Amino acid sequence: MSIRFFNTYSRALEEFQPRASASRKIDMYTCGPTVYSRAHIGNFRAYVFEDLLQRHLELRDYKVCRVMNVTDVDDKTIRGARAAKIPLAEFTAPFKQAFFEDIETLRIKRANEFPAATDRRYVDKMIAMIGTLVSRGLAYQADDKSVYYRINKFPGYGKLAHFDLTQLQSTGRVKNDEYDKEHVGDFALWKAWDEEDGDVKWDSPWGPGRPGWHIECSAMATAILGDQIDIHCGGVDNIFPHHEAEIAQTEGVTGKQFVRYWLHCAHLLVDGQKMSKSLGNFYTLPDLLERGYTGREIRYSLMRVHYRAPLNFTWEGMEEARQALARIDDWLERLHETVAGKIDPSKADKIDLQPGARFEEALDDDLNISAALGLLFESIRETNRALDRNELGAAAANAWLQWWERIDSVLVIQPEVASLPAAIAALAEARMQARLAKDWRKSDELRDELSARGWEARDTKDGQKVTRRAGA
RNA sequence: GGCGGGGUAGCCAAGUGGUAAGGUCGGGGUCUGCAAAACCUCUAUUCGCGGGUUCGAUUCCCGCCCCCGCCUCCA
Repeated sequence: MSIRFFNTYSRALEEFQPRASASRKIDMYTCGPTVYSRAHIGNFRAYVFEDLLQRHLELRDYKVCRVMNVTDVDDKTIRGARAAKIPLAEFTAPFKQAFFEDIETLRIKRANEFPAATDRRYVDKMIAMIGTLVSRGLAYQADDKSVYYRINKFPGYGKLAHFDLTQLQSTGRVKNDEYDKEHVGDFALWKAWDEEDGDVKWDSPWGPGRPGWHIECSAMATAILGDQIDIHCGGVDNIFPHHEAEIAQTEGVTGKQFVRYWLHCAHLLVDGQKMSKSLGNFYTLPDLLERGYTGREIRYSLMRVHYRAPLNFTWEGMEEARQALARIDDWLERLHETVAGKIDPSKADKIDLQPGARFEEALDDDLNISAALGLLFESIRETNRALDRNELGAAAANAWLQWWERIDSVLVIQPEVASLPAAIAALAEARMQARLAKDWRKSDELRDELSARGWEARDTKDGQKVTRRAGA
């Protein structure tokens, strides 16, 4: 069965056919963070989705080259640097670092490249592209010295967002003080320097200034990946104007189709509402870590809803994620013990219960993660039942663990192996002695003590098991 | 007003023209010194509402309602 994705451009489910079918190489560009503050969990929902996408394509033997830009110059970063009275680069550096820490916490695979908008190489490329657009009449310098894209000259403008240009209305979200533009929809390619920008400026044929936001992605994508790429991702709010502008800029320069598949991730809501600082429902990764949730628990909770459906973030949802992961952890532990022969080495496989390919087939279908996880949990119940009945032996358990390794290359929710600290091992040993002596009171006290230290003691028919408590 | 996404059990959520996966929570049971885990079992005669097509619709068509987003620099 083929891989299918919902392409924003066509608003239809399409069979995935990358350009280089023989080499199985895929070029993927994903819009990254603007480093003016710490990224919030809504941002990370998109990045986790992109990670899932990349990892699933790799599971399907594609070689993915992914680029994620870092926007380190724009109105907000400049404003922040001015407010802090420090140079722009000094202002953005800690947010860049925080971003990389956060993606590591969420087990997001690092992109091959993280180009920065202020990199001289890319600024030059942006200036070159703008020059081409101007020479072709697709852009013009206005009286305010800024250079704008002449959207009426690009026939395809509006096709991604499915907007009719005559219907564009101002929401007043952006201050509309650009009276020099020919059309309200014309967007800035090059922003002329003004006093507010301080020393943030580059020389250009149009005078000192800085690049517009949209051109940076066009320049960095084509500089690193070439004129055409297979997949471009982002949040739904990037469809317009950002990605629409990228198409106009890039295709205006190259004359070739820029992107084959546009994939956009729906928003994350918090308690049914848009996240905002004024509502007090604005969370960053450190906020959740402080509440005791782990990176993989957050990853799971951000991943478990299909990317095109809105995801409502709640603490109840975090608890659910924790419990679901604990179920997986216990299952893995059981399989490992079965493989190691700890439970009963004489056991043979009595039933034919083998993993299948349905998990990855579910992901082939526009990353249907809910269906895929449903299959995982069904498999867990079936294998647990067989283990309960002593019908599943080491060979089958091993096959299931290998299957797990395969699907976890996409999910990446494997528990960390926590070794038993000496003090915990001593408590566990003491409790085992108490149980042998049938000193239940002491045994229960020791269990409580272990629990208080974040460890859980469970008595099985094969003896006591001590594991790290969920979330601890 | 234009353009999208969504409305399935307490909560999260998959899905199909033929009668509702899975997770989580809660009740009961097996096991256990007690727990835990696991397993068994119960919890939507029903899929936002109203029509239509059909032998049959949650699934297709029409109309309506609600939520969320975008409509010029927010993932």
